Amino acid sequence: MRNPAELTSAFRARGLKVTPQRQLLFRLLHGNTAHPSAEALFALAHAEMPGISLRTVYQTLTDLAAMGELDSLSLGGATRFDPNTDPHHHAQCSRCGALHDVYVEQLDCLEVRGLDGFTPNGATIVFSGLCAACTTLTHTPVGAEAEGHARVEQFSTPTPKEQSP
Amino acid sequence: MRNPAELTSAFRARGLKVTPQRQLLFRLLHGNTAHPSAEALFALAHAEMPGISLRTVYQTLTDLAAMGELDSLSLGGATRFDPNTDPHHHAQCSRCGALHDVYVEQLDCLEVRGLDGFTPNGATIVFSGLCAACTTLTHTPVGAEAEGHARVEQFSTPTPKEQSP
DNA sequence: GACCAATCTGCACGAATTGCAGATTCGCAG
DNA sequence: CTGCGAATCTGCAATTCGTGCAGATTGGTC
Repeated sequence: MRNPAELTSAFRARGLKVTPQRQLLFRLLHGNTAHPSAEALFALAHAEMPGISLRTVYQTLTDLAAMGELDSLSLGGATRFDPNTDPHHHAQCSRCGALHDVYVEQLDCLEVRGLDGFTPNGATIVFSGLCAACTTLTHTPVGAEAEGHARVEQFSTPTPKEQSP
Repeated sequence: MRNPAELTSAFRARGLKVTPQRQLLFRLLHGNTAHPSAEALFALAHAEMPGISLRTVYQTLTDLAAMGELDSLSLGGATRFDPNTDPHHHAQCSRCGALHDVYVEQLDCLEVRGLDGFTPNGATIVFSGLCAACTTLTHTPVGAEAEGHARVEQFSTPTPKEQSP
């Protein structure tokens, strides 16, 4: 999403008002890579503005999402919001639930079967596994696979079996 | 998931009992490609067995999922269940919400950046767009892209922009 | 046929949102 | 700077989707 100043203009341009509550939320969201839930964001906001209402946080998040300044992610549990609106995907730690942005390339090399008639318009990829912190906590420390690229090996897709007898 | 008879054995083998309610649900789920929610399945079950409880449907779905006979999908709204446990992915109609199974191949050609330290263990892909029915309803009838393969063109991933000023 | 654990059903409870209504406040016009 | 009306804010009720519980039943083995 854009920075607080730009959002201020964008809101006014839409006839929406810019309140202290919204400015605070703009600031808390901008550059936030934690993919907070409404409750989590409320906790942050409440620390700085004790009077703010959870309802207001929900409202503002909804507004921002409607303006395309925020992506919302429904991954089970509370909806999480992502100020990063560049085309990207996510990796979620199955142990601690943390979400990380990942950038997937060569998407057009995928072969998709079974769409018959379905007109795709976008795709969302969510990797699940263990985040760096949980990996070291759970197993013996890992060292390889440092920076740069990584490939997804498993999960090739075999021919579908018949399902109804 | 396996057929009702096999599930019956599997349940008994686990010390779980096979009740009429469960048998009905086994039957309603087997070969079901509608990806029903608990409520939807309950509606089907209730039609045949008016006394069945929604609580029992939830319970049985949970059991089946725990046994790996069912995949559960959290895509916003109610959790939906998929008796197809082959490795596959989904396409969801953004208009009517219908879910379809799709088979994605060449997954290992994807390049993923930004994992730093995250150890992926699986990936879930959800295509969104319009299903065949909604496509014809919304636009002028489409004809091409009949059977076989299809490629996802859009949504290549550019270099991530910096986000914090 | 009996017995005991596993179930079933109905209901209360909990989490995550959304709907409402009255009190406030932003932002433009004078 | 003041006024006004629409947009907001806040608190609370209401909803949706599940889960926890407890008492009445029932499956499956001896």
